[in-house]
Amino acid sequence: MNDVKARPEMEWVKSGEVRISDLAAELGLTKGTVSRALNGYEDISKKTRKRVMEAATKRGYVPTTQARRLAMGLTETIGLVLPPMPSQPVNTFISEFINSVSAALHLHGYDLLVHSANSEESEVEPYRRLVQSRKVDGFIIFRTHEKDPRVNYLLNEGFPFVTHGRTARMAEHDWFDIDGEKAFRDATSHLIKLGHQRIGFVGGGREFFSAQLRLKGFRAMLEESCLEKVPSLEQPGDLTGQGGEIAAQNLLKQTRPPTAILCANDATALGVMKAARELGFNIPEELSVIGYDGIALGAYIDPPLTTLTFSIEESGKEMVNLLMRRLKNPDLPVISKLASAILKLRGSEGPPSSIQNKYMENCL
Amino acid sequence: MNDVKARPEMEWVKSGEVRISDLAAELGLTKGTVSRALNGYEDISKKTRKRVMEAATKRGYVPTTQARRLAMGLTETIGLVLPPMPSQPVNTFISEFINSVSAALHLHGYDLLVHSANSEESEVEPYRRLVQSRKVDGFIIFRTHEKDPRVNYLLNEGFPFVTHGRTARMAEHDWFDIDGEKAFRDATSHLIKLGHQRIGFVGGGREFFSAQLRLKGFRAMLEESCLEKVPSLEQPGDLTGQGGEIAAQNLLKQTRPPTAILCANDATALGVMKAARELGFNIPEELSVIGYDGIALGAYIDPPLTTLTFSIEESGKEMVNLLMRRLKNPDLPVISKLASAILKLRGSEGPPSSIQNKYMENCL
DNA sequence: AAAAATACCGAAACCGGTTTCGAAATGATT
DNA sequence: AATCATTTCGAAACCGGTTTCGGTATTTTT
Repeated sequence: MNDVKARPEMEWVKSGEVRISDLAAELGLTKGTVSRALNGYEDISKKTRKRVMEAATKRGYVPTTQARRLAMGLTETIGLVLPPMPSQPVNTFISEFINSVSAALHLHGYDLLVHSANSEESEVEPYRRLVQSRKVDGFIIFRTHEKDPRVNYLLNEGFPFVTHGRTARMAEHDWFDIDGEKAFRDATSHLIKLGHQRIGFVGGGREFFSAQLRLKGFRAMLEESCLEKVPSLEQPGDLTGQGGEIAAQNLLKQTRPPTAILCANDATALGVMKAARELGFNIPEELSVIGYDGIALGAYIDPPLTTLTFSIEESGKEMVNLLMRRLKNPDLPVISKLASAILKLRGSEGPPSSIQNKYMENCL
Repeated sequence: MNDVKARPEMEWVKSGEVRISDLAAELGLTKGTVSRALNGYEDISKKTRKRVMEAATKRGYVPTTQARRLAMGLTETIGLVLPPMPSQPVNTFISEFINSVSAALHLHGYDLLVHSANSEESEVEPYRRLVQSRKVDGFIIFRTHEKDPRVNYLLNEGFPFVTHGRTARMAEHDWFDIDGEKAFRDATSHLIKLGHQRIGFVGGGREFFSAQLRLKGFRAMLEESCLEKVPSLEQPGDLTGQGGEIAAQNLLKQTRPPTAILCANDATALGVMKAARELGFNIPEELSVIGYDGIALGAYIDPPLTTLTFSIEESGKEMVNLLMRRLKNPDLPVISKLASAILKLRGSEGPPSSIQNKYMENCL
């Protein structure tokens, strides 16, 4: 019951029944004047402004959004199109991201329009519709592909947007990203320092740019450490638990299975762990597993999943900042921001049971 | 690159540069006529309608949403306010729910406005703002409380909404819910039939009505089976993993610990399993655990988590249906829909190690 | 005190659609 | 052929704001 009658003196005010013309009539002014008074124009005397503001709060006047937006020619709304969901979504990234983006937008007076993608139609179709019907002023895009049709469309259209993740055309648009390459260098390095020499890698879908960068980081660190690159130790995945299971089977059934597996995300890592259990590998004694995403659940499984984690809240805020800047001035040069993931050790990794070779700091 | 140039003949069309007045001028008609032609009014000849429609598609005309909405006096937008997020969100319900609601709304030509709640301000404040600024035509509310201030506010305001979950005033508003009472009766019954006699229960926050109903179902089945109700076996929780850990410690450190624990949700169950492991209880041999939510991750842990699951997609669809009906005719009697959860056996439950008493079908 | 500058507000156009009303054109009726 | 009914469209109001422009009233300047 709290709050409903928080303003007893306003009980008679049915929300939104007061229009600016009502206010104007009541005050003996024109609606233009009232509007300017409310919006802080300088050509309104302090006295009338005070009268207007008081009447406005007293009557509970709140401008009708649709009318304001039509008059001002903007929607004050940002679009977010959800990618088609996997049937078994495993991480909470999306809801956290939506939450933080929405909160950040609100500080700027913007609303968030969430649209779901219909998997039957083309990926850009939702964007096209939202642009054409002028429902949004800009977009927030995530899970970018290297060649991203959404990015192509919006760039072509000259429509404002920011991506979470890089693309082949990242020089032409604002973006925010986590440095997945560095993250996987770090994780790989950590495993090598623990003594691992045969390290498996389960990637994400080839279509995601980020997955490629993670693989790149993995390879770079292998090379830097003079470990030979074994093609059979690099398995494709699809960012799902099931993909992880399959990949792990391919890895662990080899005659010389890896002693550690690096996974493109936590869902994959969970699938890997499940397959490993079923094949009789003890984690972390016989197999180290590291994921990426930092899902909270990872802390509750046995052993707790070591993972690369980053702040989703920060991601949301930064992206909104980039987008707001762009909306205020479309002609500014493109900028980007690269944040880093940190390796959160929780227990699913350790030294290999049989240390095959001592790790050597300087190879050759 | 696909799709961007999917309509080569329209390349010159910059999205949304065609207004209805342009179209009217081009056709030698007034914008009123064009509008009626496009909207299927009967007082337009087939010939002109055809001309108008062709010109519209040719020029890529799409009405400006804001203008249409202002003229028609509706927003075609539904609001969804995210509850304050736990610091460690564990389930994907929200993103799946948003996805399905958004998709369902889209079929009706409605948009979804997602707003995040600021934990510092009152729970109803976001709703009040959205109502007053007329940004939405209705709300979708979830995670209801028994005495829900949001529901009170909207009922008082006469503003359309549907809830996911019941409230004390459920006779006055449309709602959709999962029959948590029955679900927990089923789960409890399942455990009793397996031979369990001491069953623990870890609840959700007292503020959530659903948590109370789940507890009710648990108690009802105990009573029906003539098992005594042991207060110390009912522990409060908070729907988080951490809450589950604490509750499990309270349960398992008792002199006669339960042989099974029923949890208000999966996150809690994971916490319970973690605590049980740490206290040396084998699952399911020495302790059965059952959760609620059906999170995908549950299938990947060891042992896989038995849980009560339901279709989030169906929930979203049903709620949208209820809300659309309400919007079309505000005076219809309130209706509700109760769906059921099903017990998904995955392996975290089994017969107790020492069967204390044979289960008896008819008690006394 | 007259002229010029300034402060303040009204009038009206505008944003881009929808919808009502009435009139002209067409067709049907007798 | 005159009358009435229909079909079809134009004109204009309207939704609820914002913003430009110009005209008084008031001050300031000389």
